[in-house]
Amino acid sequence: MLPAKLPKLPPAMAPPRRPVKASTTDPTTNQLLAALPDSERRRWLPLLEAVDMPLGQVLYEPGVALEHVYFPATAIVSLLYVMENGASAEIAVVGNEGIVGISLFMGGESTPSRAVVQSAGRGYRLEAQVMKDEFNRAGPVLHLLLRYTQALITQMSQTAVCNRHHTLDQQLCRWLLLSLDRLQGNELVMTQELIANMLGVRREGVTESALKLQHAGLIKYARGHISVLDRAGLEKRTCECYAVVKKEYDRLLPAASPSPTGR
Amino acid sequence: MLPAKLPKLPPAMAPPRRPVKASTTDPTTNQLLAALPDSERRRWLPLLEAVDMPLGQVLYEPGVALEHVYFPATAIVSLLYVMENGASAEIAVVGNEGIVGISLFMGGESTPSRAVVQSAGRGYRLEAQVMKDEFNRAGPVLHLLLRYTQALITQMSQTAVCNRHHTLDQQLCRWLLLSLDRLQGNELVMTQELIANMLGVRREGVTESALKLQHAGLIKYARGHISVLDRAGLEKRTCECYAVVKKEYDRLLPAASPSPTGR
DNA sequence: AAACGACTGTGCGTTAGCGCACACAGCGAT
DNA sequence: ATCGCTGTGTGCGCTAACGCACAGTCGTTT
Repeated sequence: MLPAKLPKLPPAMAPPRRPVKASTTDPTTNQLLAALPDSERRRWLPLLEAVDMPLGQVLYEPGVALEHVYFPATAIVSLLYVMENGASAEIAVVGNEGIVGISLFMGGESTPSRAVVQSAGRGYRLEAQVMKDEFNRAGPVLHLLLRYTQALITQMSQTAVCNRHHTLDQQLCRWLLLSLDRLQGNELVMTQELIANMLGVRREGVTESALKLQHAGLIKYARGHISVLDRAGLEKRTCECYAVVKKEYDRLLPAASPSPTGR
Repeated sequence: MLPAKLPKLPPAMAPPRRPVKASTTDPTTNQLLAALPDSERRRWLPLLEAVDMPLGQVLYEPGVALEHVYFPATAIVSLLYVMENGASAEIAVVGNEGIVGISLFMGGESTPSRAVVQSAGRGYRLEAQVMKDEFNRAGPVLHLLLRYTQALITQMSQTAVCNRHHTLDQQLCRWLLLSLDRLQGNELVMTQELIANMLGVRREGVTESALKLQHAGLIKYARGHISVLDRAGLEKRTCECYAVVKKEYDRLLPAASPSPTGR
């Protein structure tokens, strides 16, 4: 909270630069791509580039114009703001239900926040100009992307509310659930240190809260691997924020709702 | 923070229903309207309805489809989320630089949040269907509104960050500055109770912080009237969040930046 | 002139989360 | 087999903000 403080972030997040080509997974693993009308999807397929998205990779930096938009397939991306003193806070999270780089079609080309791969995986990307051209056809793509953007706005708003009113315990549950919804399986590879950076809290605080969850038998973890044992239990402990966001994603993107586990 | 708690909100905010017709002020007091190309503005003028926006008026409720979008001229509107237990938090604020009701053209028709007039004044509104039709012409109006929306997103994101990391003192300064930018003059009509609801904190906390500012000679207030005496002083005390948001509005909406006082 | 209500000030004890310091455990590399 | 690093557990004093209770103060109403 003091101005002159130690940097909290990048403990070991040195980002490998250029994404590596990859070729497994199906583009329609991304629910936005899956929700495209056939004609659009056919046009897009040759333009999409499959990429690996390793942990810690930075997809865009504050104030820097985007070169691509990303459609995560199995990866998860955090939008986070890093303060002058190095402390950080997650604004929203994007997985296979969404797209990273909305400022491109919103018209700003950049944002004050940063996008970092929070959970390694694969995804697809589209060149900036191509994305803009597709968007400006003003057809179904535009409307789909704008609906997604509204869902994202809801998530951001709820993050603000949650940061204001809810306990770390509740927020951790919310965060785990949001991540879980964007993953296949029930294990996430994630150290408590990283979670702390996302939530904008102390690592020790996460340790404490996570211990409670573990003792309650809801999760199990060891050295950066967290298994969720009792999803319903997490939902019971979290605040209303999770449900609000989930419901809004389901409402706005019926075809593209996150979570393979479904509603 | 406990589930069963007393409602914090509506102390006396019972909203007068239908807005009253009014006829002073110029539509171009609203910077978005002012930024329209001539041809669009000429088309819009007969469609715009001037309305009074009294304190506490609710422009939309969570989950309810909008009937109009509003362009504040001299009023200020808060977008806020009210929790199940009655506690609340402001997500963003909209003044003469913006528009209330983005979910209409974003495609969701409603949001989980609520819009309340925070500072009485005048504004203009457009019928929902008209707004949608104009937006779907996919011309300059669309791009202008999307750029505004991105600015709004920045404000929401920064609210989340600010709620996480900054002290009440800093947040109060930020809030005063954001409000000031959206008003003419340097006085705002606003009780500490209301400010507390917006910031999602205790009224007593606001009293304390406001006292500090008053003792420092930055503001002066009495029974719901706050005069800002030293704007620069507030800027010195606030967190980086204010500047980040301001800069982003200026960047994205050069013609429609808030604050007659300028950048 | 009195009464009331809205607004602001103040003083508790309590608590969630912070910053710091350090101990320990598991895994990989030499 | 040992070193060393990364991750996790724990203790302790500190502070911002909370919830509650109540005392003034100013305007408006009757």
